[in-house]
Amino acid sequence: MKFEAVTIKDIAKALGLSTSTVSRALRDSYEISEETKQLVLNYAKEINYRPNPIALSLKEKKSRTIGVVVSEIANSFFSQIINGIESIAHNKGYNVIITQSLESYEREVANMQFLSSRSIDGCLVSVSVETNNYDHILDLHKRGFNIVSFDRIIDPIETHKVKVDNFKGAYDATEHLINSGYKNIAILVSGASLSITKERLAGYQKALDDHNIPFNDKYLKVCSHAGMTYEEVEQAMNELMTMKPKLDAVFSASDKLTTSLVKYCKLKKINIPETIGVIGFSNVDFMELLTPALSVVRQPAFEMGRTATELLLKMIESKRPVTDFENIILHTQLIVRDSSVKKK
Amino acid sequence: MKFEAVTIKDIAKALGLSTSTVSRALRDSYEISEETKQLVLNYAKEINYRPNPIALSLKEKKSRTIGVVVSEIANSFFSQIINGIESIAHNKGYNVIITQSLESYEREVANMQFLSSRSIDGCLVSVSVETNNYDHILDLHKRGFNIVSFDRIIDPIETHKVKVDNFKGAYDATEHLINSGYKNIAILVSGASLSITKERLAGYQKALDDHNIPFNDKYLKVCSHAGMTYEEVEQAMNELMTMKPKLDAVFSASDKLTTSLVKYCKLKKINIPETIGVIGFSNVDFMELLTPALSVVRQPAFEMGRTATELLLKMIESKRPVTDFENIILHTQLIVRDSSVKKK
DNA sequence: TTTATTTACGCAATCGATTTCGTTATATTT
DNA sequence: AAATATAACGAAATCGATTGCGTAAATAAA
Repeated sequence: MKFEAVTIKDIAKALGLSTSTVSRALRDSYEISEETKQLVLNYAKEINYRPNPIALSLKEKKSRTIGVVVSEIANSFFSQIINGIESIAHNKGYNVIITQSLESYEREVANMQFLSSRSIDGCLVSVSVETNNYDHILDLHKRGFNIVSFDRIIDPIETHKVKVDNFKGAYDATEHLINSGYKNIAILVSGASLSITKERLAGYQKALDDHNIPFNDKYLKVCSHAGMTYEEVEQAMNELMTMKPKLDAVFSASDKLTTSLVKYCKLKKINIPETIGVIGFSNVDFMELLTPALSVVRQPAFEMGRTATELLLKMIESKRPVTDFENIILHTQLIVRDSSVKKK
Repeated sequence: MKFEAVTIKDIAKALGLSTSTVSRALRDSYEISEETKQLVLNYAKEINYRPNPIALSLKEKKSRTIGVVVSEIANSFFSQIINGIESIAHNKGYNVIITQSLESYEREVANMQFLSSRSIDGCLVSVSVETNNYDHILDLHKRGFNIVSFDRIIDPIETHKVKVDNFKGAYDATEHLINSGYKNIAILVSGASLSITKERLAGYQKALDDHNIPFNDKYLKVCSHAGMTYEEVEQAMNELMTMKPKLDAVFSASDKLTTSLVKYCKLKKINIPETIGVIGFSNVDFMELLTPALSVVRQPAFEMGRTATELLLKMIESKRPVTDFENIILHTQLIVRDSSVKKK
């Protein structure tokens, strides 16, 4: 490619000035006379001059680029988050580099490596389901890398964190099932090392406990690949469906799992909400169009992306090292539709 | 942020060499002795030296970054495309900057502006529905900017193009409806200036024609905002439903429209496939889970992203100006499910 | 032994923009 | 009129890496 951009040198040469003067004129320095400023400004506009961001980056040691690590781009929850991230970042003149781990620890490490070698100013991270060693992130963090942990939180890291109230989201969903008359409520969760799994499981257990329903670990199925394949959920459900006493409801604790759960019920022709009641974490808008319309716990994904990005940029642009970290907890929304309410 | 990276200068100082020697040693130059090379290489590995990509970019006038302009990230079709783009780009060490126009011409222009000012090496573009003036793209292209047009093609641009066989996709869908016994088939399309709209409409018309069904333009509804709001589709459908003779099927010619169409039928309790048959372009995996399961025309989105990116990178890395442009046409897939087949 | 050639390296320019430190006029103050 | 201040600009260093050119030392050829 050739695309030769106009540089400050071109302006200087054309106007018989030095590059210093041109630079200062463009930045409205007090050292430059009004006439010269106008001269430069007009000419710059005329030839459509744009400062080279790469040269600026080199000088300022800032790339105005942030990285994002998520498990999957083509997933409603994360694409809504990315939407929120971009809305803030572009607005403030930052680029966003998005990477996906596809729930693979190895790919996540490679992505962090890739990002750190691309001189980004900071990074937003939601870990993969396989990740239970955070060294690839903590090492960078120790070396001064700006990191914000969101959604699937990195517990030991000392930085800003943004997530939803997973405990309450799960509690609400479970309690709703109980109030709808379900008693044998199974739960489908992602890998046990994820923060969201622990918190949502705890919320589920507390809700059972508060309603005097004993927790039965036979009703708990852990999908260690976070439901990346349908088969994983299929197998979990096959096992669940044979449990005795027979389960009468399922709470799926993540977007991906909910999608597969719905597919399972459809394929197996399981009657919802009669045979089993269903509710799950999901940000897929489509869930309302199913028959029966699916009850969901919805997360403010767009807002999560925005908030995490705002915190990251604040950290990046802070003069002194940030030591006071925020731990933001957004609210989930329980949307009751048909899949979790028995017909009268 | 402080994150001070190791530079070539640090290595030079530590080993008592010049930066030139270190640079050449790292690049395995024949001018450097084997011992020195080993010395440098070992030390570089020890302190985890990574070349600063920004400095390299400045020197080589390449940023190893490509831009993407799509209408909406949180849309299955485009997020699958992005997936394909990233899979190729990251593999070859390129960054990807994604922007979305949300179907606004103004935002698209701003995005192109943003990208061109970020010294990217090239750009993948699918235009917004509002776009019928391509100057913001053609101007950059004339100045040597590498651009690949995909999906919603920019007709006048002379460069690589990647799309699907929209004509055939639409033809197949329409013919399938006809073969299923539907006669009064309406079509829902996005803005008339989009290449995909023209091609899909043509396919629809040809299928009608081939089966001796006259084209009735009352059955054609153009959604000039590409279905960005549900209300737009709602209004179009409200109008369609009052037409006489009464329509008995709808073909929706884009992903977004299909989604809203499904919602409309659900809300209005329109019986599918009895009252009206439905088929539409869609890459939402979820469509099979609806009741009735939705028949769709599916596009190879991931492959489209990959192919477009491969062509762009080939163009970027080509020594001489590329003059021989490819016009790739991928195949759509007709997936017949329940929404377009009358029960017996 | 003198000259020619290699080997192995350093100096300095370069990419584009910013910024420190001078420097030259002109203006102001004694 | 001499001294000082100010306004307006330029030269050069800087960011990190690459590379053309120059050169000292070692080796080979004459």
